[in-house]
Amino acid sequence: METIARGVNERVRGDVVVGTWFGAHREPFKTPHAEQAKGLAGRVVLAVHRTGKHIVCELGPAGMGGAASTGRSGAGTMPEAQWIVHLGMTGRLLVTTPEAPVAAHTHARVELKSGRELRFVDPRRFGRLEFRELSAAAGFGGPGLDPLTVEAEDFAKLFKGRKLVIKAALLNQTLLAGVGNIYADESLFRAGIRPGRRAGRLTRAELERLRTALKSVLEHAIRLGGSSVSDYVDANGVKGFFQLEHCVYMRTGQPCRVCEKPIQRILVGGRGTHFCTNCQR
DNA sequence: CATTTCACCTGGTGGC
DNA sequence: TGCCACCAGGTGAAAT
Repeated sequence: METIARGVNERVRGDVVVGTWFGAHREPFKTPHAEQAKGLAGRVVLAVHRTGKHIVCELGPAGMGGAASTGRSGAGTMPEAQWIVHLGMTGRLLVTTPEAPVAAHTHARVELKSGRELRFVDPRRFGRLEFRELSAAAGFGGPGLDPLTVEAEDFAKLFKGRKLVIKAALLNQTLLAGVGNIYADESLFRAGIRPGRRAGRLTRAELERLRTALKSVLEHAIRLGGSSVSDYVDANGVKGFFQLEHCVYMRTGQPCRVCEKPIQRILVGGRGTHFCTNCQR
């Protein structure tokens, strides 16, 4: 999500919405099509960033003349609204041109003044699109803390007294916002902690290992453009390379990169969970 | 409440 | 080749 948000930001910041198209499916939309279309119309895109797993497009007032090519039109302008994109499992947010062939399962197209077009493509339709006015209410942001910036004390506090297993706790977006299945497994491996351990029973030292492992694994993945497990691509349609660094995720039966014992796969909360029985305790 | 399970979707893969 | 079971970057409602 971080990789995608950065890529989209680079290519659409300062651009202006000149048209929208929404597909017929009801599912991918948290806000009705008509409301999104009306809300987006004519607005300037001030910036695009990530909050948790959501990609948030900050929107300025309609009728601001700039386009991406003119630079930072709208710089210094306060956001008035947000277009929020959640990609679910298979969603993509692509920057193309209006002429580019339209992929199957394209649910939304946002035409921009510069001649670019932002497209939301999502075969499984687990993704969601939302438009929010920012009148008086606070901006978008769930209760979960960001794993890249959370500090030791706050991190430890999240898990205190909790009976659920640590893997499930890591995936709970109301605790930490932004940790998905890949990075939950990879960070637990790097911290040497079994996914089935009760969150509340981890020692302070283990929690601190987990926090730093999570942070470094996410930072490393972002540097490599994310993990392209099957069809993941960034805004330019480019794959990431962190999947080459995976130690456990989707490596069931393959030798552990540290001790060579085969990687195990179990189910935790219905999610495939991968770990090394030797390196993780 | 906290925690667990399951439905929501389509598509790819591997076994028979 | 076809058919079928199973798996997949995630949530959020319903059940326990």
